[in-house]
Amino acid sequence: MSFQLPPLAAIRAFEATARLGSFTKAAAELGMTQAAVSYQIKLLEERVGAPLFLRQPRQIVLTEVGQRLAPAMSEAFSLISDAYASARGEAQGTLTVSTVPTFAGQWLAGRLGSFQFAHPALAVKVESTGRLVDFDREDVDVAIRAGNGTWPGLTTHFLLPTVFTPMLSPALAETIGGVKEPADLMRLPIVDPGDPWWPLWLRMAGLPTDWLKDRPRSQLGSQIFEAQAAMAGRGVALLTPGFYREEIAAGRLLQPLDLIGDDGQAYYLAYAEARRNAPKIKAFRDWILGELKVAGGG
Amino acid sequence: MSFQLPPLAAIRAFEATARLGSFTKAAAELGMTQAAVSYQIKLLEERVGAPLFLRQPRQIVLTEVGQRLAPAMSEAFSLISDAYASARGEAQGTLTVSTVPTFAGQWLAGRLGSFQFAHPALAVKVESTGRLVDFDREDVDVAIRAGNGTWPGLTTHFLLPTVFTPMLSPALAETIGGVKEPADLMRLPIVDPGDPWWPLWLRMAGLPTDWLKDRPRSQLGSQIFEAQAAMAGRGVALLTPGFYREEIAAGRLLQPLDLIGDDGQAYYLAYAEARRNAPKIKAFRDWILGELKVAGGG
DNA sequence: ACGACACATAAGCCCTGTTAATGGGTACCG
DNA sequence: CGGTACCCATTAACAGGGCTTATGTGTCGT
Repeated sequence: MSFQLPPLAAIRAFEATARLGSFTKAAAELGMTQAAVSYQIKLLEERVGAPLFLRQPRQIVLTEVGQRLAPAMSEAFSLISDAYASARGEAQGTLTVSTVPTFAGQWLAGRLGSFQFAHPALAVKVESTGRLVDFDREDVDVAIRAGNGTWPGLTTHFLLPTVFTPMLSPALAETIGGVKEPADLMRLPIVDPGDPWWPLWLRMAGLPTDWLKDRPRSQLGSQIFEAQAAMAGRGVALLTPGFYREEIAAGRLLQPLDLIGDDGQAYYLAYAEARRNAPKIKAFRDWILGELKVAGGG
Repeated sequence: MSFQLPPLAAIRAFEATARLGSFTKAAAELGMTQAAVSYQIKLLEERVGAPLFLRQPRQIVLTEVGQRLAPAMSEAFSLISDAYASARGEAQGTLTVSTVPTFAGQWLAGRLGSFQFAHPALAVKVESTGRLVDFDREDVDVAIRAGNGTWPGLTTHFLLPTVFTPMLSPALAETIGGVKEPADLMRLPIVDPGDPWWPLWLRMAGLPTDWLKDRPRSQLGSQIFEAQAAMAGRGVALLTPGFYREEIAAGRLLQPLDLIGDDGQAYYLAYAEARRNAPKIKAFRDWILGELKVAGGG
C-alpha cells in the first residue's frame, strides 16, 4: 500500500484556504504570508491538473474538483491533529518508571500517593524488573537502578547509597540467644551466602569469609525476596536498613548490629539525557529528590 | 477550527515506517535515504515528547504512543490519497466546454458523439451561454467563442470564419416570387434588423442600409434563435451557412444568394495557456481540429 | 475617481531536509 | 567462534525549495 500523495504543504494550505474561504485568512492561520499560500495553491492546482478555486472579485469559491478535495482534506487533517494531540497527551500523561522490585515495594509504593496527589493528571506505571533498562529498547521514561551513577547518554541523580547490614527475624536471633556481635552470625543460616555484599561486610567486621563458601546458595535475585526469607526466619540477609524501617518497628525484622556496609554504589534515578526537559520527567525528578531531602533516605 | 499539526514530512515518514516496520524500507518507498527517515522520526519524537519506536536489534517496534499514532496517520493519508486521486480523476475525466448556443446546437451537438466514441473515459459537459467566459472565474476547461482570436493568457485555435449570408424559408421567398437578387430582400421582413452584420452585408451587395432603421427590432441574442424564426417564415436572417447545411438540404431553409459576408471575426477554440498540456484539453483540441480539417467547416 | 482590499507575480534569501559517509550493534552462517 | 551482512544512528556539507518582501492588477465601495 504505497500512497500517491500530493505535496503535503500544498494540501495544508489548500485545506485552510478552503475552510476559511480566503488566501489571506489562511495565511494568517498558518502563520505565513498570503503570497506563500497563493504559491502553494498554484502548485497544487498544477499537480491536480485543474483549478481548485475560482478567483472572483472579493472572494474565492471552490471549483467542482476543489469541492471534492476539500472535505476529505479537512477530515484527514482533523484525524491527524486529534491523534497527534492524543499521543502528545498520552506521552505527557503517563509516566513509566522502571525499577528493581526492592525499591518499588519498599520505597516507592508507600510514597507514590504523594506524587499522584501532586500531579493528578499524571498516570504512573511502575515496572519492576531485575534487568537493567535500555531506554532505546524499552518503553520506559525513567528508571531507578543501583550503580555508580555513570551511564552513557543518561542523566542520573543520586538517591540513596546502597548500604547494607545483616538482618533477621527476632525469633531466629533468639535461637542462639541473640546476636550480640558479628561473629554470632556464623552460627546462623545465611539467606544468600553468594551475595557479593557478604565479603565486604565481613571484612569490615573483621571476620573471615571462607566459611560462606560451603553454605548452600540460594540466589533470590532481589533484596525484597531476601527480606521475605529473613522475615520467615530462614536466615540472615544483608538488607538496606532504610527500606525496612516499618518491618523493624513492627518487630518482624531485627537489625542486631550497627555496622553498616557500603559498596560505593547507590540508587540513582536515571533518564535519557535528551528527554531531561519533558514535563513529566521533570515532575518526577523534582518530586523524588524532594522526598529524599525531607525524609533523609527513607 | 485551527489545527495544531505536527510537521507533515515527519508524519509521512513515520506513517511509512510504522506500516513497513523498517526505516530502510520506508526510505525506499518514499524515495529518500534511510538517514532522512531516521532524522524525520527523531524530529517527530521530539515534537511528541516521547519515543515512537523502540530500536531493537534487527527490527523496530512501536511504543505505546506510536501505536496510538500510527493507525490514525495511515487512515488520514489514505483519505488524502483517495481524495486526491479522485479529484485528479475528475479533473482528467470531465471536460467542460463553454460555447455559444448556435455553435453548440448546430455544430457540436451532432459531432460530439464521435469525440465520446474516441474518448469513452471522458465525460463532456457543454455549457451554452452568451457571456464571454473568464477561465479564472468559471469552472470551464475550454471555450468556443467568436472574436479575433487574441485574448491575453489564452491559447486559441481558428475554427471557422463567422461568415454570413441571408437565409429564409422557401415559403417566404415564394411570397415575392423568389429571391433573385439582393434588392429583393428589401421587400421582405427582416428577423433582426439591428444585427450588426446587416450593414456589412448590404454594403457588400451595393444596397442602401437606411431602410433597416424603421423596421421593428427583435434582438434574439443568438443566431440559433434567428434561424428558428427564419424557418418559421418570420423573416430573413443573416446566418452562417456552414451551420445549416442540413436545414438547407431538407428544404427548411433557403440560401437564395451566393454573396457571403465576412466581418473578419471567427470562431476560436480557447483555453488557458497554462493548461495547454492537460490531456483532456489536448484530446479535445486535436479532435475538433481534425473534424474541421475533414469536414471543411461543417 | 480614489482608496481599500484581495489575489498574482517576481526576485532573492535562508532554512530545512537531504545526501553521503561512517560507526555501532546484532544476528546469521559456515 | 569469527566473518559478514543487515539495520539504524550520527555527522558534516550541500542543494533545493518555500518563504518573505515588494510590487502589480483588478474590483468594490465611497
